[in-house]
Amino acid sequence: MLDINLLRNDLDQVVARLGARGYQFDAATFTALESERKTLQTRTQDLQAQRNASSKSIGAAKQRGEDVSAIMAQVATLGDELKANETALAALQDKLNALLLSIPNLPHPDTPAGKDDKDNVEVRRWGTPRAFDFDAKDHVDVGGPLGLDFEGGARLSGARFTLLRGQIARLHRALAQFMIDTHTTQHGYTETYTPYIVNADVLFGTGQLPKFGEDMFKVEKGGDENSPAQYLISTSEITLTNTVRDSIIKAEELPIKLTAHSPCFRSEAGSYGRDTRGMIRQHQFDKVEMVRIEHPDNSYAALEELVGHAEAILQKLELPYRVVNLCTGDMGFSAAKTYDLEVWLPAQNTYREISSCSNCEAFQARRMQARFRNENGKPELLHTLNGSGLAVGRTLVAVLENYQNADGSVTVPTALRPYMGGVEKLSM
RNA sequence: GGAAAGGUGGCAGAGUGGUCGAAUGCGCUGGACUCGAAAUCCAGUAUGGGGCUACGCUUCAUCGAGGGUUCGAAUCCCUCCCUUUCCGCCA
Repeated sequence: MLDINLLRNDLDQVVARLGARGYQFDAATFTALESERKTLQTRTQDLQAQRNASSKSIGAAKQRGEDVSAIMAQVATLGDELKANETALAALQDKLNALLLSIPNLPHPDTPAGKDDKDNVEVRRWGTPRAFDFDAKDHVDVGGPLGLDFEGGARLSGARFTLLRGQIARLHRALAQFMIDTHTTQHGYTETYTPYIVNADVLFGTGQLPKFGEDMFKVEKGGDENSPAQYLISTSEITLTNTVRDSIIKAEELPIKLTAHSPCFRSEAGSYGRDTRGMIRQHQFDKVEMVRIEHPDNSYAALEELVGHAEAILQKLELPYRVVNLCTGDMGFSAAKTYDLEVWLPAQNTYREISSCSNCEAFQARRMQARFRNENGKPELLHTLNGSGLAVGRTLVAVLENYQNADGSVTVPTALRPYMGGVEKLSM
């Protein structure tokens, strides 16, 4: 959520910056609602003040044993207008709030202007894609004989679900363990285990609601027709970031650095036909997530550090990748600045997204009322950051493709061997 | 699943229709005393909004959440959520 005062005082600038990310903000509607709000609120509060004052004097008079019928009659005339005003004001504020909640974050000045992923700017590359002396297969063909079972997943749950068996399942688990251990022991993050089902207001906090409900899986509690809607998390960014909702953190407790390994559930509405082959795009996938709760002065330094922590995983796995700075048009709703990490996939002969690291500045914090006490003792909004470190399913894909051998076996990256009981190679 | 008790400021804990945003204690901040500290004393100490002739004045809301009764609700009524204890069940 944007600061409403910024909209009040500098509307033109907001419209321009939102336009840069392809969002047409209806300034006229906002201005009209805002001026109506001001009139209504002033009048309502005025009436409330009158009522409060009268009620107080009724109490005082009664205690003195005086007759109160005159004041009572006077207050009675307020009632209808007050009630009408209160109702109208509440409706208007709901409207304004809904409008405010639907506006994406303002892009940071460093964010390159652009329309879609073609306008993203490459920042750096690491590693050299391996030269194969045989025809490199994709992960579906490499993994199939080793325990990657798409038919099995589909039989249980439909398209975009995968069943892992045997050594592939173990490799998948090894990857997650390796990632989370690296972040906790080398990067200073606190391991966290969170719920996978959350209440709607939590999703408002991180920005999935109200606009992106169709991307989520909704769940129902059995035996309770009237239970409020709950959702499966689409990333543990949701739960990790919301750990500080409705709170005021002591400045000396910052930064808070959290990591979690969790499944992520995404409906993938609107991506019909995209990445249908293999496990690139799944309804359920595992991810190790990093979240940082930061002092505003430090959040951009923290973003660079966070990207480095995600890169460290790829480097230890010796997987070639590049870092791109997302353009305004390609960034997520809550982000002010985002770096994507893209890993080399030989079969596709291209780099594919495997991590996304964003600084949301105060955008989520304002929605969550997540604050810290600043130098003047006043509550101030925190900055929140999140980054994948990494998407486990896609990392598995990258390992299978980059480490495949001509005989159909797959070499286990050195860093993973301690998590694989010393196994050096997956083979039939 | 059965039974009971609760949810009030950073914490503990009063308050059961009126001057209560809320006693008191602890904590915290500033000051006094002191060579310094402790003790003691004095003062201050919630959050989110709004208005303005704006570093201050003023106003509204908030006592788990949402409704309701009333001129007036922390206090009464309804619904929901959560916590604790006992029994049962369960991983």
